[in-house]
Amino acid sequence: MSVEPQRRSQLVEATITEIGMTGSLNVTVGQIAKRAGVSAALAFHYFGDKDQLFLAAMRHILTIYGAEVRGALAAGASPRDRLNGLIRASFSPTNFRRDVIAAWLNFYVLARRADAAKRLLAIYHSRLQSNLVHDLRPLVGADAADIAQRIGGLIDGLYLRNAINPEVMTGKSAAAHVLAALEREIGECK
Amino acid sequence: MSVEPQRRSQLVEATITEIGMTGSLNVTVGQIAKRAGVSAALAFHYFGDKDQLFLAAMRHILTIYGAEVRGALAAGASPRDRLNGLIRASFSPTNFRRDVIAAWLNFYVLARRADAAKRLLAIYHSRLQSNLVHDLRPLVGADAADIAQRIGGLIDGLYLRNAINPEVMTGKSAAAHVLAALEREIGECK
DNA sequence: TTTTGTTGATTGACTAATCAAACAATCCAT
DNA sequence: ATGGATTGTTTGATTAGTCAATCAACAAAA
Repeated sequence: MSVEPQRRSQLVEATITEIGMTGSLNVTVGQIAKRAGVSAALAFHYFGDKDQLFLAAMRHILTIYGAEVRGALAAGASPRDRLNGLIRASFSPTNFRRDVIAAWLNFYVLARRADAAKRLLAIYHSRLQSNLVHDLRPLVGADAADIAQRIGGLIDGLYLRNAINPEVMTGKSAAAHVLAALEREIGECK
Repeated sequence: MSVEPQRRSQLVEATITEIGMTGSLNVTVGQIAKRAGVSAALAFHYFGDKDQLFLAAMRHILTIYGAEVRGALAAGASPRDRLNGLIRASFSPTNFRRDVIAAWLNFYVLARRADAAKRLLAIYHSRLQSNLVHDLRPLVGADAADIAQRIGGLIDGLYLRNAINPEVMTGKSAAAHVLAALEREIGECK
């Protein structure tokens, strides 16, 4: 009956919360550990250093996001349905929480320094791209890749806008905007 | 014959460069001052504290961006021309430099803590929005505001993508993508 | 007893901000 | 012109504080 997984999970959750509070990676391991109800030394014991703790937190966020997306894709019958589900999942309350978005924002910043973060981000990007392309191709053929770039970029951009102004750009309206853009992209406009 | 403006300018440039190097706000005033060829104390003397130095740097970036946009808008004859110019200006080499994008990224992060940064960012957002709406209205009428949200969001999103992967998403291709999205949005798709 | 889990104490490196003083250019009175 | 005061510019040294990371030691369970 090891407590290790529990402690790790506590620390990961605390990391996300703490980043959400300060809005930056400028949180001490001490603050995180305190929130998790353990000592700072334990965080180092389990994760080695601060960066790896952050990365574990992002992996956790990506895992949840990935599971939700897979669920939405599995539930959709047609390509249209699956795209719809994919977009809605991206903006679901779970992934669109204030602190999760703050973590994402700082993840992008970290990705410029830390290679491990860059790799993790690349995985997210290429998965999103291939998910989009997979269901766009039956609808638009060769344009799928380009359209996927734009839809993916729009998702990221609206995330960013929400991070700054959650009242103006809510999760609901962001999803509606992406769906509207998708409409325009796949509408047979000759 | 005061040298103050020159020193301020040196420090602002050095701030942008230094943030571009490390990719984060985690640069010491000492590093910035060293690059500017002055002492750290002088940076404090002129700017008060670190945040204000960074804000001065962002104001500088926004000023240049604003001037370029105004130029592009003035040069365009039709709404279509002006939108085209606005988008191209947003992705011009000046505004799409590696270190400038790094500054933007960290600006978004700072805006969650510092009110002054949040206000500055709000000014950028509302200017972009109103510029877009102004020239979209003649083309699409009541949809202008919504479309402007999407185009603005896409611009921000593609910025973000370039920050991570400048080879895949270049300034040129980002501008092309936004223009393509604009096409789809204003194309009379009946 | 051994293993596993946990911590308090400590350290060494680093940092924002301050301050008194040095330096340089300009001005004014003689 | 000349010397002394004035003002603006710049820095080295210092302060007061923070933080990541380590480690020896303690507690509990097996």
